[in-house]
Amino acid sequence: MDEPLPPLSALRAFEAAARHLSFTRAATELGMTQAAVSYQIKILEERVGAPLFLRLPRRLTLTETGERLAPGMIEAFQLIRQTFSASRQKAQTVLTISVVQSFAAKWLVDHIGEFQLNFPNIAVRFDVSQDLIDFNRSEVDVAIRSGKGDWPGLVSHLLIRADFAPMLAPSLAGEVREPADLLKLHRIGPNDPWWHLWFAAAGVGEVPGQSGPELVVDSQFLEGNLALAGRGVAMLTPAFYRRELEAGWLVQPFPLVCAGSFGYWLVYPHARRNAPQIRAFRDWIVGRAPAVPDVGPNGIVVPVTR
Amino acid sequence: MDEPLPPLSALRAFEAAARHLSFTRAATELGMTQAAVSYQIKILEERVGAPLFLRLPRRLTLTETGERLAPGMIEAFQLIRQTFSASRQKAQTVLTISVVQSFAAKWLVDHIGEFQLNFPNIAVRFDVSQDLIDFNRSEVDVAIRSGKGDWPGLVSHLLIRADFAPMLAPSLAGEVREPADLLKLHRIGPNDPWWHLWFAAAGVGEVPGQSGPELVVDSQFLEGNLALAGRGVAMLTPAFYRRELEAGWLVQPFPLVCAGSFGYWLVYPHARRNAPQIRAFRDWIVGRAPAVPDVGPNGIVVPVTR
DNA sequence: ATTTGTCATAAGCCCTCTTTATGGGAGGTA
DNA sequence: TACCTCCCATAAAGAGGGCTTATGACAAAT
Repeated sequence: MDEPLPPLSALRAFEAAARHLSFTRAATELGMTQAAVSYQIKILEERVGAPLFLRLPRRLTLTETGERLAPGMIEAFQLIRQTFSASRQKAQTVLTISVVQSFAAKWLVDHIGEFQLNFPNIAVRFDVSQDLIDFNRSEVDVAIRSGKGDWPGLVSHLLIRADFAPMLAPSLAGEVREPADLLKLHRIGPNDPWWHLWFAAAGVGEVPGQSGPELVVDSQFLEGNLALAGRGVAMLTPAFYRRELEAGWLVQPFPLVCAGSFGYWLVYPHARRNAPQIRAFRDWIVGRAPAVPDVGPNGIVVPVTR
Repeated sequence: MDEPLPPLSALRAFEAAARHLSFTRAATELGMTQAAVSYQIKILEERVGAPLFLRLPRRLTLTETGERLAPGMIEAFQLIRQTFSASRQKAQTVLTISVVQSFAAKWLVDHIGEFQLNFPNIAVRFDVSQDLIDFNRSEVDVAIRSGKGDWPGLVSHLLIRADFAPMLAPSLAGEVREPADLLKLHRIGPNDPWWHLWFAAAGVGEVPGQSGPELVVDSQFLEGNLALAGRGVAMLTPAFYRRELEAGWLVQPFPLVCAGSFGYWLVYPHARRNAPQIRAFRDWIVGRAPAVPDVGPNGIVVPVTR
């Protein structure tokens, strides 16, 4: 390890020239001119302290020294080429997605199959977590996170805007005639600012506070489950609960949907924007997930400024 | 072979960094700054399409991709280092000398042993031939040739000036009292211009031509042998026949020695002037062979212009 | 004798790589 | 908590290596 390495570009030229026994052909292979190869070989010969080739009239021969050097170099470069291309191919066939629970459970599970059908040679690996991971410290390729799309150094694509409307189990929906009726029910995630915003948009002035356990972690997913279980009314994103609504497991009693000020974003490091598996996933999901979700036949979307 | 190689300097940086798991230490080993290593790794990561290291707080870890790349690269670079240093060491331990017969037989055999004692790890290989070899087309390191030292592209050191004087076997020397007596004997190499020059210096005007077989190849060596065999008188370089003269096998009847207009030179390509085995041989032989030879107690050297 | 194939050399320019300088993040420590 | 230190990232700027173009030489092939 103490010996300084010889000039590598010279070795590359030598390796090619030794295989072809021709500077001209080596140059062609390396995509450079014959003069450049000649120059590099000269450099190397000076470093080695002996000629590496015999320049015979119309052909090139390795000297003894060259003969001693060539096999090792050819092997070494072959190893480099193999290792490199193998690792690159492998790197392209695995896509690790860090994603928040709600999006994973409510959207991705229904659609990821299509991606995998379209790209059968890309293996998808999920990493479900709540925090915005640090791409420097994990082996995640892309992440799907909720927020406003203002992450420095990352490319962001809005997938679904986080609109919201109250939903509840059908067993609780009987008493609900007008928005104010919701206040009689247990509110899931009572401290969520969405309640204030939605009631304001619905014309209900007073929203009394409500005591109870606070849920902070990924509200959507857990709150949706509680609502499904009939534990109260929750403020959910319709696009995520399309299936439950259609099946009648959940009821959205009022068509009023507030436009969320944040959304779910696909993000990845700018430096890796051209990695094949990232391109494939981005192109697919951006075309697949409408940024402004279809709220259904009875949706009324009201923009809300927070 | 079709895949273009990745940037080699980036690989070199990666290889060192992968061994040390530290950009800083890798930089130290490579004799550059930490910033340069960081830059190179970044380049490589873009080429590969995936991060190679995880930048954890106070330590560095290889990613899966890096882990896949590292062993091959370390092995390849080790092979390069080994092959290179081995070939260079071997190249330095063999010295091939192309030399003319006369110098080889008459001077080198008596002295080369000393060189080999002084440099026991340099293996000497001789290539005895008459023509001035083309260093581009043979694996000769240095050559010893007769001439005037005016070879373009080559470094020349005068080893021994080709002085000359007539010599003959003692059996023939009885009749010889004055230079003109030599004309009665058979002259070996009769067309050699040295005859005219020497007789002119000796004050003998007429030198009649002489018929007989012509000898052209390396005159010194063959002519000396013929003279030793008592076949006539030859024009020889005293420095080459010191031993024969001292032993009485040859006689130099007159102290008059003409200074030759050419000599024996050590030559080698300028580009290789610093190759260790060439330096060693040059330094030794230049100090060993006096360019203007000692002509002995009874030598009178007369400069001759051709 | 001319053409062709191959390598060497000179001159010049550009781009890569390096260094310098600086900042940020997270442990370790008082 | 505050500070210090270790380590990597980044920006800017400079230098030099390495490439290209152009030309020449040499010898074999035509």
